[in-house]
Amino acid sequence: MTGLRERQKEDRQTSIARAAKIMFLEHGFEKATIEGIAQAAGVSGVTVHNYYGTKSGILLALVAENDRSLIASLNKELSLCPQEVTEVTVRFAKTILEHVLMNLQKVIWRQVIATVTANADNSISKPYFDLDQELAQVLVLQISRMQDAGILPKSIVPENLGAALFHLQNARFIQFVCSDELQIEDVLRRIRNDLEALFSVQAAVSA
Amino acid sequence: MTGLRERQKEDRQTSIARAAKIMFLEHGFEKATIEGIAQAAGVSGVTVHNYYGTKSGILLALVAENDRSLIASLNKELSLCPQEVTEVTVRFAKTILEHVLMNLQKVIWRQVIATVTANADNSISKPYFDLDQELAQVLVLQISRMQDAGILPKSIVPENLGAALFHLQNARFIQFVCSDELQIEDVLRRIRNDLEALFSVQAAVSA
DNA sequence: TACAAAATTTTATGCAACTAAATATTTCAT
DNA sequence: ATGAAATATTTAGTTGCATAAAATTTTGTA
Repeated sequence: MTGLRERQKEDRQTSIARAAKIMFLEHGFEKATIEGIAQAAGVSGVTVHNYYGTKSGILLALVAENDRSLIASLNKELSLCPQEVTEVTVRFAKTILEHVLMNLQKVIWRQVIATVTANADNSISKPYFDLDQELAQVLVLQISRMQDAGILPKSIVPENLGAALFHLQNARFIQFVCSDELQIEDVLRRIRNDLEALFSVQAAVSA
Repeated sequence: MTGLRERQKEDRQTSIARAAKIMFLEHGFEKATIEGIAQAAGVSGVTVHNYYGTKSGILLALVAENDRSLIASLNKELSLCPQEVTEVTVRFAKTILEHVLMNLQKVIWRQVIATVTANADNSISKPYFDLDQELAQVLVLQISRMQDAGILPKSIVPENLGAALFHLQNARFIQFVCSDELQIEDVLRRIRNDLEALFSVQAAVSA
């Protein structure tokens, strides 16, 4: 089943993706034209359309490519240290932030978030939301482990705490991407502050 | 200083905004054309450009219009009940969610978030980020009050807890806007779960 | 009242994403 | 090996956002 056609198709697909990534990094998302990408990849503009649908589609495809490796990095990084909630969350965030900057610039990531949001109902965004789901699940798993290790009370529902931590981290991630000045360390410090403040509320609730 | 020209300018501006809102609500953001809006407002397409710059600009202008009233609603709603952190946050979220749905549909709000994110470095988005800042400040103020009332320990930095709660709420807000199914009550329930889980971590941290 | 300056609206045009019809290539059955 | 079916690519065309140059209108002053 690996005929000439299939191989050519795959070749084209990767060469388009490669050309697109270079174009996006070099000229930015908006300035980059489909025609330019097509030319760099040695195909016609319509061919690009046929493969990826829209300009945003190309971008999301680039992102999706690296999803698997991110999940792998996270599990590897977190499996080592079933320590404390704050530390786990910070490491979680750090891994994501570094992974993100390694592949694309902030400006491009803004376009990714924008596209996903604008097409939230469209199937084009599904992989991205699925990834979020999986990422949150990584935290849930860690929390369960910490409960087993007696670090966290069993009364906590792992799914709830995992979701809460993930969303907080995600909010800070978006803030990071949207600001040219913010550095990774700044974000991590803020997450620490967030958690420290939240965890200190306890006294009042028990009253 | 209130010459004919200025009055006409204002008239045009409001009639364009009015026409745009109707168009967006009726046909959605992408389907609505600047030319169509211009026609409905009785002006030329370029006039719309001259007033609002871009299509996204019109949308953000519509949103900005309602900012003041939101802040007012929030302060009114929250000044009544300096009660408990969870309840304050939930009321905060509820007020925002209701306000948001009152003005535009979810689909349109997705475009708002997308535009703001994509143009985060551009001045076009500044009012939106400023609003976020102000909203967080509302929470900070409430937290200070709760500290004064002895409901919250003085050891907490109000800015930190306020920022954390705001970001959590904001993450859930975005999730709400991005999902056609989610209802306001669903979101509020989730925020309650988030906070309950987070506040229960305390035991481990103090160890 | 008329005229020059300032500001604003419109006519005309460019540019890029996306679509549809047509052309070319590969595959598979006989 | 050959021709028909399936699939892919390209040429040609449409639409709509955005801009630059031209025409119109208002303002303030003599």
